[in-house]
Amino acid sequence: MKTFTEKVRAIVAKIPKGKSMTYKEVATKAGNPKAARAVGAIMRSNYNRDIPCHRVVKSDGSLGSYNRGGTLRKRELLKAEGTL
DNA sequence: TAGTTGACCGGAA
DNA sequence: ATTCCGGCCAACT
Repeated sequence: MKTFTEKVRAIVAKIPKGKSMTYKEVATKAGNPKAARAVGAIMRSNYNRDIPCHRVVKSDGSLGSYNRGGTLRKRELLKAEGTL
């Protein structure tokens, strides 16, 4: 049983190409359905190349936010991968 | 140890 | 449909 952060990182890293998960989904699979906020905070502090955080979106259907460009950058990344 | 912050969610006005 | 408010969790100071 690892920490919440490790679980979240592993789950996000397991997101297949062309697919997207919501922060809530990741939080739920990580063990805390209500930790969607924490997931975002973790991504913000732990965004690596092994962790496609841009594939993680909000439950409302919006993309959410992202580093270096925010939502706009995220949208471009998703479109470039085929997740869109 | 306690307080503040934030890439969120859901319900209400 | 949009805007406001409260709540939950982990990380940072």
